[in-house]
Amino acid sequence: MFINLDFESDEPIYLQLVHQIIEGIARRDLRPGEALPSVRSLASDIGINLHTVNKAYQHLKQDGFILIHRQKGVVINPDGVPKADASHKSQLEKNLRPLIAESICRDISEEEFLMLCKSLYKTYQGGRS
Amino acid sequence: MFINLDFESDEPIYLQLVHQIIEGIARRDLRPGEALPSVRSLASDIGINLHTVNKAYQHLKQDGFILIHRQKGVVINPDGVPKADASHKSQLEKNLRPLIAESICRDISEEEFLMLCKSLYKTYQGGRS
Amino acid sequence: MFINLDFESDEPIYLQLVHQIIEGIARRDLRPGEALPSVRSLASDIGINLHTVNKAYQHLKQDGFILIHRQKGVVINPDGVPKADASHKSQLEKNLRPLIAESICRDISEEEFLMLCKSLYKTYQGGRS
Amino acid sequence: MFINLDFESDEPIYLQLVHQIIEGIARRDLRPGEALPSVRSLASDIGINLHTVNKAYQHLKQDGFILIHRQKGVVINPDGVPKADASHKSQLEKNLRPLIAESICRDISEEEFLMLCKSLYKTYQGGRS
DNA sequence: GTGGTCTAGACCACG
DNA sequence: GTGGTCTAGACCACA
Repeated sequence: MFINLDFESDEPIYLQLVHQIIEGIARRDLRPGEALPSVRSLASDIGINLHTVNKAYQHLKQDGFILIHRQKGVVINPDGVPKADASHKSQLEKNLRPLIAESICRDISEEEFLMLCKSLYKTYQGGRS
Repeated sequence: MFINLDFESDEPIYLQLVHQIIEGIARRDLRPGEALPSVRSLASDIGINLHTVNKAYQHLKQDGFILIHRQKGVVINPDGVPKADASHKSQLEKNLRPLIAESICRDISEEEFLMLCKSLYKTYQGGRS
Repeated sequence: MFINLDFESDEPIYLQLVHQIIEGIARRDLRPGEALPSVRSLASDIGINLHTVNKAYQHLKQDGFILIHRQKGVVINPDGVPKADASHKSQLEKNLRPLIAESICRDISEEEFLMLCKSLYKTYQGGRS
Repeated sequence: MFINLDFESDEPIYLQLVHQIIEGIARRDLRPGEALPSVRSLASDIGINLHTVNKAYQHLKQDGFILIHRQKGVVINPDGVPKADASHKSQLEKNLRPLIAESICRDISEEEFLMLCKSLYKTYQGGRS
């Protein structure tokens, strides 16, 4: 588990954690059923408060990425992450919209934008789909 | 100018304003040199605080989307928006990364993702770039 | 707003809060669109920590009972609470099951149980449905 | 005895055990005087800690569902479960109250709720009371 | 040991 | 003023 936080960022720490764990899952670095560190150990590892880690975990649990197993502790959802439904897709579009609008204003061509997306997809899918 | 705010969104109002104005520029609905309403009038039009509109305008000015003249008022940057440089692009990648990671986890294929991007590009470029 | 907490109960305070607010909504004591007290004021009113109130509010928000309006603060969901779907109903059954099993063991007849439910329904629906 | 635990549930394992044994008694699957497995054997059977089984048994004993003899081992109370008294009934009401309040908010009609209760009663009373 | 709850006090972003 | 975030330290229930 490589967690790299930027304490200067305006992105809250717990969200950075959430995103990095999701990226770990996407990269298949974290496999379904795999255990995550306990809130306390992860917190002390990366030098933040356990409540901050807990908040990240609760978010991930809420979104189906992980679950709290009473014996194994925190584990990546063994059934895989729930597929995107309509609301996820509209959320995705909502998030994408301002990025694309600004890209257009700044003269980033559709081709360049798509290439960037493709290369990011590749980043995660080195380890098969 | 059609401004549509969602007061129940997680996205701060001033950022919603910023994004919608940028989208207006991308859509060429707002043309370089075109005037924007004054802080006061826009604020009262959409029923929000002066400070909020001002904050949005300051952000847009900071990023080169608009100019604020003491006399002429607020106008869309007549020289167009500064092109993306390396830092913009790395910022774009940073924003895109978690969206793509989550999409992969949720089984949104690269094809589907790219189609979404393309359709958004089309949304803005009905009026040619 | 009448909040009555039992600090001796084994039910967590934030859950007692959640339940009492839901009961307030069911009783139509709290109407859609109506504002709830801020976390700080409610917390000091009932003598608990603001984080505890916040946790209750976050739960209620998550479940669609309330929403955080950027101008009005915390308000009862003006569109009403989302209707029960299959998962809510199976959750309800799961919660009901042990209550009914124990009632059977303790010789509470089906008639008596149903009467209790009916009287509780009446408790809430004095103010029309 | 069919014990089915969900280690990912919010409900503590010992309580799941308690509830399932109570359901077994309600269903008359477990008859008064019938023996239950020893703490050790049940624990190893379902792969949980001794303490957890013990805690469940202590709860059941406390509530009069079972007796724990030093020699005969654990048996379902041969005299049947003590009938509900006023405190049990007020407890039942207290548990039912939030379920009904939420049901009302979520537009589950009294009829639908009562039907659910009836069908649950039937589930247990296939073997007559 | 784990996660869950609660408290207390701090700073910041927002409007 | 609001809610959001983060910290710190405490106790308890669970396994």
